[in-house]
Amino acid sequence: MQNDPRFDSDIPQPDTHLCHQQSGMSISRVDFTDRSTIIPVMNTSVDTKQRIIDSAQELIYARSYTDVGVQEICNRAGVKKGSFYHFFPSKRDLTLAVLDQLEQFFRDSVQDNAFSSDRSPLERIDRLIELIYEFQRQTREDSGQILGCPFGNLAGEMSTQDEQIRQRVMHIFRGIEARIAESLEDAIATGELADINVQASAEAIFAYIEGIVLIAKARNDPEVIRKLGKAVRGLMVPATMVKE
Amino acid sequence: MQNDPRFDSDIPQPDTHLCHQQSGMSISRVDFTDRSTIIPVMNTSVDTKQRIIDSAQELIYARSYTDVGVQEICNRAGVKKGSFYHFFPSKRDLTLAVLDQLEQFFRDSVQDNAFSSDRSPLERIDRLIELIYEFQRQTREDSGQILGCPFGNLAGEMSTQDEQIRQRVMHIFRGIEARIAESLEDAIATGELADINVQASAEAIFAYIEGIVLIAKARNDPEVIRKLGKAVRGLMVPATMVKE
DNA sequence: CGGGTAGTAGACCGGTCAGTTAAATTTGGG
DNA sequence: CCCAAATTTAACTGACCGGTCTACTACCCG
Repeated sequence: MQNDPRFDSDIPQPDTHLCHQQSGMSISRVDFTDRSTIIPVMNTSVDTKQRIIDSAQELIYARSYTDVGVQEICNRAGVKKGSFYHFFPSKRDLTLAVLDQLEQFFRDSVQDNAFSSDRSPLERIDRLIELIYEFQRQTREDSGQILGCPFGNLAGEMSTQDEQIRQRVMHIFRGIEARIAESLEDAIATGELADINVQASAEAIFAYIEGIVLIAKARNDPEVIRKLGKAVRGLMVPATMVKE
Repeated sequence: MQNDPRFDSDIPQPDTHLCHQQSGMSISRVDFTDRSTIIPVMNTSVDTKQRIIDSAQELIYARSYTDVGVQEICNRAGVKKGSFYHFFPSKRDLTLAVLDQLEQFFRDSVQDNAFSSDRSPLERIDRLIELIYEFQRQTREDSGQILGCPFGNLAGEMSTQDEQIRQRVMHIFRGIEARIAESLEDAIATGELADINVQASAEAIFAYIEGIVLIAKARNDPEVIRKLGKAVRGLMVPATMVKE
């Protein structure tokens, strides 16, 4: 273990241990002028493929798909480029793997928390926005910047560039909309909500969330999410044009 | 004119004439596999600086800031790189000029149309969404793809990357919100709308628009804007917590 | 012990990146 | 017509791009 060649390579060793599942989204404070030292290299104890995914996830989320190179992902993961292309046929395929992991992370950390049944159906949507706010506030505190929605970022950058990535993101969007729709169904069932167009309302609510997160990123201010999030209940789409 | 060296260079000549002010946003049909021939080179009759701005605007809007290189912008404009750096100190400064032009374009073609006083204040907001829908539908028809909001795209990609660009986009956002806020004020004045929190409502409406345009881009379907746009009137934020 | 295989290393491919430099050319005013 | 300023040209820098290739190591199974 001591003579592991990785330990005396020229790659700086990690000063933080980032578990890919929980804290894999955190990065260090950003310095616009020197991006090479923004994010420390990772711990090398996790298996190589996972380290590559984690490295890519953090770098691409903090910057963008196009701005981050394969070489930089490898450096951060403490892996040589040959190994990278042993595990992934292309940068795009790596990104699809990153999207899988991010979707899982979002389900485990955000959705399962927000949509737990210890809240009334409509409170779950408020809770979803609160959790997103808290997440963005935390990354802003850690890195000095709001990084926005990792799916929305890729949708905006890559939808015109890579059809597979676009479809993967679209599919993730559908899944989130479906969870919101479930809550709306429940709200109608419990009488918390009048009869509405569930599908259209869920899509509108999700679009609004993506919008406020993007505005928050543009202003670099997480409070936008909290403030504008309060208006989300207005987005219920009536089932008919008849007003009661 | 015949012996203009540009006419026997290896740069393919334009087959369309793109005026920078009106039709400068249109591009040809996209082919994911061969991006070098997506967009034809421009007419060389306009002055160089303007051609560079137009070329950059179209390329960056269709793809992304990072993905488009200075060389490609120059090729499309029929200009050598040295000329580029005669007019612009950097790629970023060119992008700021592009943002200026896009803001002007949006004001002239969208805002001034939507917010004209021949409609009731609230209808102006519906009209704004209609115009955005129509614009996105048109680019989808022309290029095969929804390109989304040029400001939102740059906000998502560049907010963490370039502070000047982030602030420029944020300022443009503020301007649009202000126009929406004006309409809401008018709506209250004419009695079309009950008393609401104008500023918060304007911000919520704008965030929602950005959100639905982003979702439309992710689905590559302009109809999303039309469909979800109908729910925008629900986003008025009550002035107080008191319900009447 | 032999041999197959998963994983790793590092050089290498053609091409592009943003930006620089210096010289040549065009332009417009006196 | 001449000169100077504005503009354009083309070669160039050093770094980096995504991806390929071959050789080598480490480990597992028989």
